[in-house]
Amino acid sequence: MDSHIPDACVRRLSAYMRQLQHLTTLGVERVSSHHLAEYIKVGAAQVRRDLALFGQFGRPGVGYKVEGLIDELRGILGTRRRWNVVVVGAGPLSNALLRYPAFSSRRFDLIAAFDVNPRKVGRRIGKTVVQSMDDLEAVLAANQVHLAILTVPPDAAQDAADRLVAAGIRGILNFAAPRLETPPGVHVNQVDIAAHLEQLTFLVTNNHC
Amino acid sequence: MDSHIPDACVRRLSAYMRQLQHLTTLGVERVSSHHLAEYIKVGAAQVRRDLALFGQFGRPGVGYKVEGLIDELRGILGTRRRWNVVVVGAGPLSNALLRYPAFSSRRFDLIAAFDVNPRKVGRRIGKTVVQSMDDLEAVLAANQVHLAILTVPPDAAQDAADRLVAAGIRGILNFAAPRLETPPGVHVNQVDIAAHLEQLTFLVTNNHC
DNA sequence: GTATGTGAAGTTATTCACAGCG
DNA sequence: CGCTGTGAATAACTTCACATAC
Repeated sequence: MDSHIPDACVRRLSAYMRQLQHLTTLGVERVSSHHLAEYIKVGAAQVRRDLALFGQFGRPGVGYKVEGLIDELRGILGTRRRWNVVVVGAGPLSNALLRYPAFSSRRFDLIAAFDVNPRKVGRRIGKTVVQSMDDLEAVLAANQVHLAILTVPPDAAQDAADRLVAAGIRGILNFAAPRLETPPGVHVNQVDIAAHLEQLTFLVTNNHC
Repeated sequence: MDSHIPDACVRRLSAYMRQLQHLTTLGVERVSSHHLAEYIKVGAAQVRRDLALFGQFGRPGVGYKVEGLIDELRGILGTRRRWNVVVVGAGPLSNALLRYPAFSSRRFDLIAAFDVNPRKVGRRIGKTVVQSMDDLEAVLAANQVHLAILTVPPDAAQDAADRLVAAGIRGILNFAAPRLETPPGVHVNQVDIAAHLEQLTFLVTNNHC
């Protein structure tokens, strides 16, 4: 059932998910491809095509059941199960992530944060306590953890990544360095907030409408 | 100068920019499309094609001059000039952004933060002082500001965006809400960190290598 | 009437391969 | 000889349009 899914398609699936979850909070029970498309700023055919890659989730003349589609998307994205996540580095960004409430409904549990600085170790942030980097391997071994968020300073990023990979991490969300070297099967997702601003300056400068 | 530049292309240009800036800190002066491609995980032809859309920046047999290419990319992305940016909402995420050092070299100056909470007003974060939302329009009028970062709670997002647009903001980086309504010519860039994690769970679950 | 799912068409993006320059 | 820039070929994505189901 797995084949070649466009990268952009997976990003859209996440966008659909976010909008669908918003619709549940509004009590909306059914949604059409046109309706969903309008929110995400893509065509309705695109929405149907994206979903049709994985199955037939809608009913002609009716649309999609919101709850049902959320569940199907979870099946596709791999989030029917919950995922434990660790945060490496306990700076301001980690602080923000650990206090971010929306992870839970998207099936992510930030179970631990780590830092090399002894003064930060033991501090509570949100519901989690900062632990020593020395205990990284032990904590990962004691919990099923396959994802990590990296927020350490750039020159510490590769070492941290190596330890995470050695401890069995399969996916890294990387805020730290321009690039991480990882073995095949370990996925890295780069986040660059300045890049997001540059997208805007590009559009504004070339006065796209 | 404007045409139809792929969205994905602009994202790659930002990635090239980041890597090039990293190379300057290493003292590297020249770089080939192959070298650059390796970092970004695209093909060398893709790099050359992306750049060729805008001009001829390299020299056959030699490659690209790092400093020169940075400047050309700035020209394309609109960051030869610096951009003032305001942050709306002074929660943990704003705190992280205001302390994030890399914005400056990418040509962004976070000149102000705003919050409705009187207890936060007056607090310093990094180099900037939190100001009252009441003063939003005055501050924007007193400075050339065309970009904003939105980190308020979801139900306050649209109102805040409306005020920003009315005050002349042309681009919004939106961490706050699933969707913002804006008039044509005002660009919104959605950021959804849970979505980034979902990209990883998708890859890990469907064991892509 | 309304909305899905999907071949087929259309469009856009990526890769190939090589001429030509340093 | 190495590396760029680019026409041509390929592959990938998106949109159209309609048969089908509710």
